Amino acid sequence: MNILLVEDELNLARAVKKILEQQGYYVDAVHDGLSAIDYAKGMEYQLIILDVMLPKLDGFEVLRILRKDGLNVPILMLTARSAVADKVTGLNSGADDYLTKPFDTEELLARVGALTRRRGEVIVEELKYEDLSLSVQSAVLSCGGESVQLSHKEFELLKCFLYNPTMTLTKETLILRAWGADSEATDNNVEVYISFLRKKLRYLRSRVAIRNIQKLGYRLEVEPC
Amino acid sequence: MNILLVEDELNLARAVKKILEQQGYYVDAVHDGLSAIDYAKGMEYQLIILDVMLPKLDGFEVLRILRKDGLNVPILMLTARSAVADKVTGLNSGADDYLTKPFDTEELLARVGALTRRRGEVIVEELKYEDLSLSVQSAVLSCGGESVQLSHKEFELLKCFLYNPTMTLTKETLILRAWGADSEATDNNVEVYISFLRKKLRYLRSRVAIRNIQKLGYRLEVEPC
DNA sequence: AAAGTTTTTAAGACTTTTTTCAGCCGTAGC
DNA sequence: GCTACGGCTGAAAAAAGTCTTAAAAACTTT
Repeated sequence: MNILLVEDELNLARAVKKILEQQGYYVDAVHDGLSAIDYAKGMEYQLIILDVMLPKLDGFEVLRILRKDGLNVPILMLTARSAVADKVTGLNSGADDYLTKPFDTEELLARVGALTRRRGEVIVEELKYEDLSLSVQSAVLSCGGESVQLSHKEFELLKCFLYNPTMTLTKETLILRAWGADSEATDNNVEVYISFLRKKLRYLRSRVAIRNIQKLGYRLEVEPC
Repeated sequence: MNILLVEDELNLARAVKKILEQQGYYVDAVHDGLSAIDYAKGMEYQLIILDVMLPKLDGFEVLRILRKDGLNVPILMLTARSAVADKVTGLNSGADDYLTKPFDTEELLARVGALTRRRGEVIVEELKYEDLSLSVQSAVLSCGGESVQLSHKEFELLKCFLYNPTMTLTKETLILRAWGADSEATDNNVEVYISFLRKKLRYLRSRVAIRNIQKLGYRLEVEPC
């Protein structure tokens, strides 16, 4: 179970790292926002613990960038300020929980436990939107009684949409997320896969469709009944 | 939030512009020092991103002239050279920050964020004016309960108005902004698109209208209730 | 190594956006 | 009231962007 800890106060970072490691977690600790993003994108974490006050790029920025990129790792925000405003900002930007400093060991462990258990190996996570449900584990997409198996690329692509169901995603963004930064995939690759996905959505008779807005990108759209 | 991007490498300029626009900034890109000065003086920007190596007038010159003129917009200098000497020259002439090429997206956004936030404004995802609201993300224009999808050009054009809702914009300016500097668009192109936009505003029953002032240009106007 | 699957490439059909054009309308100046 | 110029708008033509399909290439599995 991997945790990314982003905290610039070195003493606190060291202490938290130690506590978590004692519980059997594998912990990477970084101390600024930019590194946080590098790490978060470079490897799979099951939880990110994110301080708000950070050099280079603050916690909210990091959060926003990661979510915008389609990463849905649980994120636990940490802050010295106990202001409610911060809490709201954090949760709105897609944080999963919020812990104010100072906190004690038990409390931290409780929160970490709650967030990591949530995606425990046994529980199947389902990404849902309208009548669709995508099993993150098996890449099976269901709607009503029917279901189909998605291929890996179809799965990656559809996840981008299901993570931010109201966003319009450019082909560029989709290439980045589904093919990776240094791929040579072209717009046509995206088009082909969108076509594959549409065929499956049609087969499932879902009310959700993928709509194209020329030059801008794709977005989910729900057909009226 | 308006940004002026001064960069002569067209590919880089295009890429950066796109990145910033995706974040919801409004970006004008110019490719030489003289135009940079024209633009900087002609409209309000909250940030200028300035390449050092430029045709006609180099970045330092531009910087010096603008500062001498009393412009105190934050300026982010960009350069291929990583020489410390440049950095010192830049900061001494009044640059606010300094980024060496090549840089990655995150780093650029972090710096831009830092410099634009400094003046307390938050990035707008929705451009609002009177009863209108335009989503910068999806190019959807709404008013009351209704909304319509704008095409790319309609979107570019309407943004010009919503960014400076009190200005009268000449056709020339609009061509520059929506079609780009080296396009062959005629006045009639603008007229046609204004007509498209008006049709959509009418459909939305907005109180905002686009008014023409002969020989001068177009301006937003709010109908009395 | 064969069979099956997934991914990439490519080409033509199709759709939407953009441009062009022509005729009409309205205001300003006579 | 007439003329001239700038502006408006609908429709057709052109261009750009997207969709779909089929076949080739790259992997996987057996």
